[in-house]
Amino acid sequence: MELLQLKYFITVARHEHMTRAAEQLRISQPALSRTIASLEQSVGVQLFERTSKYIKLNAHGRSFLKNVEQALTILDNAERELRDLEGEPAEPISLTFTVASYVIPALLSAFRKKHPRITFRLQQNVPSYGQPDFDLLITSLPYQSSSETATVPLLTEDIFLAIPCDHPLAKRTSIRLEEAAGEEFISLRRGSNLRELTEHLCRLTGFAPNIVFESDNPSIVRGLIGEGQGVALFPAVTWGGSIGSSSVLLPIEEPVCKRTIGMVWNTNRYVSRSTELFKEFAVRYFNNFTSELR
DNA sequence: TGCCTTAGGCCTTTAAGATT
DNA sequence: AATCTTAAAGGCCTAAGGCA
Repeated sequence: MELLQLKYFITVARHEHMTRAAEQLRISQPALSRTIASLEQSVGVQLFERTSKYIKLNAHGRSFLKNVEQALTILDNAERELRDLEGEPAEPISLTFTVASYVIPALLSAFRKKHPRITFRLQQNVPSYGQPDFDLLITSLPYQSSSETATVPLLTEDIFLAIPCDHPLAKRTSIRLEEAAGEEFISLRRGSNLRELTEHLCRLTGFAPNIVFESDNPSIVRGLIGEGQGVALFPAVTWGGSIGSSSVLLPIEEPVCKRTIGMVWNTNRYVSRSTELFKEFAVRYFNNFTSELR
C-alpha cells in the first residue's frame, strides 16, 4: 500500500468518477484506473462497485475511506508540526470564508503588518464533497458540520433594510419587515448565507420575498442595492456600513434581524502557530471593530 | 451509430539500488 | 563515479459495454 495510491483513492472516492478524478490529479485516466486496481489488489478486497457506466464506493470502500482520511490527516498534521518547530511561525494558513468578504481584506492586511512572513490560502465557500480542507472558516453561526469542530464568535451585527431613496418608506427612521412584503428584492444566489437569511426572515414575517435580482457575486448584489434597484436585507457591518446615494439603510423593528459571524476550526486537525496567532488576532480585531462602530 | 464510460496492452521515462 | 538493472508511474491507443 503506497501513499500515492491512498491519495488517488481519496480523490476517486470523493468524485466517484475516474475521468474527473484523473483530471483533478492531472494524470491520465488509464494510469489512475491501474493505480486503484493495484491498491485493491494489495488490500485484497474490491473498494468500488463498477459497471461500464459508473464507479461507486462499496461498503469496504466507505469504511476504508474513513480510515484513510484520518490517516492522511495525521500524516499531514505531523508534517505541519515539524515545520512549525523550525524558527518563527510561517506556516501558510488556509482560510475559507462564506461571509464578510468586504471586511476580510482589511483584517488580513492588518494581520500581515504584524506578521509579514505568514501567507494565506484563501477560499470562498466550502466544497460540497469530501472533508472540508481549511485551517479556519469564517462563517455565519451556528455552523453545521459532519466533522468535529470548535467555534468562536467574532461579531453580531444588525441586518438593515436597504431601500431606494425615492421610495415612500425611505423617509422613515425604522421599519417593520412586513411592510416590505410587496417589494422587489435583491439578494445573493440560493445557498449563500445572505440569501438563506433573507428567505428565513421573510418567512418568519409571513411572506416569500419576490427576488428580481440574484447573483453569485456579492459586489454585483451590493452594487445593485447601491443603485436603488430594489430592496434588500443588508448586513450592517460586514457589507461595509454605508451604501450608495440611491439607497438608505433602515433599522428593522420587527422581527429581530441580527446575525452572528464566527470562526470555525476542525478539532482533529493540527492547529499551527500561525493559525493560533491569526485566530487570536481576528477575535481582537472584531472586538475593536464593533466597539468603534458604537 | 455515435458518444461516453472503464480498463488493458504496450511503450517511454524516471528513480532507486546494485554492480563494476 | 559511472554504468547497469529493475520496478513503477504514466501516456497513447484501443476494446468493450451501456445508452440515447
